[in-house]
Amino acid sequence: MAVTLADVAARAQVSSATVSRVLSGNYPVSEATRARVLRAVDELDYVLNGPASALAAATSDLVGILVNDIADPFFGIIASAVQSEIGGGQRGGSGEKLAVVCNTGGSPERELTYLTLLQRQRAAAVVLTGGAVEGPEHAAAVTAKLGRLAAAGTRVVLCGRPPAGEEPASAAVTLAFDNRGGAQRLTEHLLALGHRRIGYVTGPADRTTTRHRLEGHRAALATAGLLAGAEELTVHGSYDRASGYDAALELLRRRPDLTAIAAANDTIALGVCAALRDRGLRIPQDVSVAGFDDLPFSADAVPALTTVRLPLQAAGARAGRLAMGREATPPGGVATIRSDLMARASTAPPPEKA
Amino acid sequence: MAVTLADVAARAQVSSATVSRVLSGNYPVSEATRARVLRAVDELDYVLNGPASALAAATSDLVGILVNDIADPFFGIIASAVQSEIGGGQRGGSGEKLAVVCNTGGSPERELTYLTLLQRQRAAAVVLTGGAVEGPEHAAAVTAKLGRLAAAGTRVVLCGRPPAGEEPASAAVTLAFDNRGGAQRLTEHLLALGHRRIGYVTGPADRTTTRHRLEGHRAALATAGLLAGAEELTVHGSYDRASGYDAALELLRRRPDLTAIAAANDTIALGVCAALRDRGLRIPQDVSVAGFDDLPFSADAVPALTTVRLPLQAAGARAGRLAMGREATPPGGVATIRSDLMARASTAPPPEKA
DNA sequence: CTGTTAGCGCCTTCAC
DNA sequence: GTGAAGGCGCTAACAG
Repeated sequence: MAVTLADVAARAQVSSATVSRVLSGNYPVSEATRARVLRAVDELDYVLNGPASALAAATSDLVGILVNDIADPFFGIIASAVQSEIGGGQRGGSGEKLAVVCNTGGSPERELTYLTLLQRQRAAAVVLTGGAVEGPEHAAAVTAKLGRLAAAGTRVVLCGRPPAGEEPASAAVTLAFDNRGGAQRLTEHLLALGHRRIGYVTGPADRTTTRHRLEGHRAALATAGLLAGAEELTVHGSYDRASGYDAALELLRRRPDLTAIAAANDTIALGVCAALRDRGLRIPQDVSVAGFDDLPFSADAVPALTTVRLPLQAAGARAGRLAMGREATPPGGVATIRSDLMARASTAPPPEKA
Repeated sequence: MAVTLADVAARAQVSSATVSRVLSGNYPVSEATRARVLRAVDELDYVLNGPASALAAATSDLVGILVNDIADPFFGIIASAVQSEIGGGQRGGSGEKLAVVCNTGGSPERELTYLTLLQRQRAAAVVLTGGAVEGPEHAAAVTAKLGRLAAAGTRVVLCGRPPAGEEPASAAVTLAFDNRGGAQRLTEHLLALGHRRIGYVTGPADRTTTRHRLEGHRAALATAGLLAGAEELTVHGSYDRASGYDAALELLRRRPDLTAIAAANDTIALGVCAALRDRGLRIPQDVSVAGFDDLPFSADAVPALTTVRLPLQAAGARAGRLAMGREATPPGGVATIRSDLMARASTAPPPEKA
């Protein structure tokens, strides 16, 4: 039904081996026959059969990018950067890779399923982005799966999640985000402004990102001798706006005298802001608010959101290059991406009366 | 090197055909041998070879979702919905499809490249989301490519773009968005409030979405007899925040007396708001602002953004079902998705002095 | 219900 | 520089 290599060979009056050589380009072929073959390809509108090619060559041009939530710009920005380095459109010739993003929805099972599907396809590389779920058995399953992928020749890159497995030489190259340090600096900023009762709104407790950011926050509190009562001032939810909204109301109920709320990401922070506004509280005069990630909309919020900037675009691009083998592995296989405090208008000293 | 079907067969003491049948599940196998095979699979940690399977069966489990900008929530939301219907994680058994999103960056060449790559892989289905680029030769190329994909058995679904090709019976199932009608109702809303000088900020001129929304806007103006000067009040840019910011300043330069600005999407509208604020203009007291799409952040903006709601989630889900053949094709192969005006706080009557 | 037998379309030694 | 031939791992008829 579809036109095959043999059809092209017949039309160009050469053997199918020659056609294959012309197309893959990594073998000497006379200019004359090359032209003839190319013309036949064009006339017949031939398209390489990927599966057959992958079967024979034992490799494929598929690269998988796993994200927790494709509708969240945090992941969209990273995925976009990864993909721009991988290709799927820049050249017409070789090195053509199909970069493809898979949405796990934050579910461990789906993550594993996608990994298996990618393994089935003999993917050339896999990039896992964002925090991991910390269930002990699941973590082990993922580590094992990644090990098998690596063993089968698939390049594995982690971007924004901590190194997998305990071994010093993990199978995966890792770009870790400095979540702990960033969160700590953010809370220090709040403390320096004079805040003493700081609410904290975060995501699911079983995610590495959640844990690390919370640890940074607590570390800053500990240094200031404010660890007592921290538990009461912490609310877990999911990483979305609605969750931030509800959590802010809950915090206000628990501690009506709080003067600041730090959120584990910008999207939550937006929900917090909305809740405060609905309660008639002014930002930052009555309550200061801070986020994390510095997504594009954060600078545009009213007031502009104080947050911690993560170079998502740059990190994604680097992950892409790593996945393509176009950049050297960092020493020890792990590089940590720095985060920067962006102090803006949503944070200020607490009200005088406090 | 990797463990194959034959290995499993040997261990389970059956033929490889039996193993294949157990795994695909669409053939009667005795419970006893099935269990034996499954155990062998497990013990050997066997993973199906996708390319080999696809080659033999002449189909693959890959479904491609093409988006113009993966970092834009508009596409993220649609892609997420499509993917949730396709799977890649719900069941463990059959019907397992690898839904995969490809970021074209709005480039016609990359779109074509991805289509070819997907064709190579013998994709089960392809979903194209968002507006198309209107270059005549490119449109023809895409239509031709889609025709070939469909001919090869790939299901083609368009979501948020107009039907491809002129033929009544196109190869693709289409879910078109009511961009024209929505834009028209939005501008009518502005006119009803009393605005007479309405700026319009939109995206690249060669996109179908841009054209249809602009046409709707102009249609409303025409009915009100305000078409003269519409050209001067229109600025083209790209579909992002920065573009909206710049365009708003440009409009203010051209017509300092305008009383409203409509944007071709919410992201642009946000940029417009930022520019107006920076110029010391109040929204909506001095200038009304409206967007399009009703993305999640629009309701949270300050003031809440008047916009046109498109049921992105529902449309994406439907596209996913269509791609899986789990929903009947609409009559004529085309369904139009309604849009709804969401009048919120960012629009109000123009200032008295006007 | 299960085994046997052909390929699917391409890549890749190996000869020429 | 080019052709011939075998096999990658799996599925899909056929038999039995």
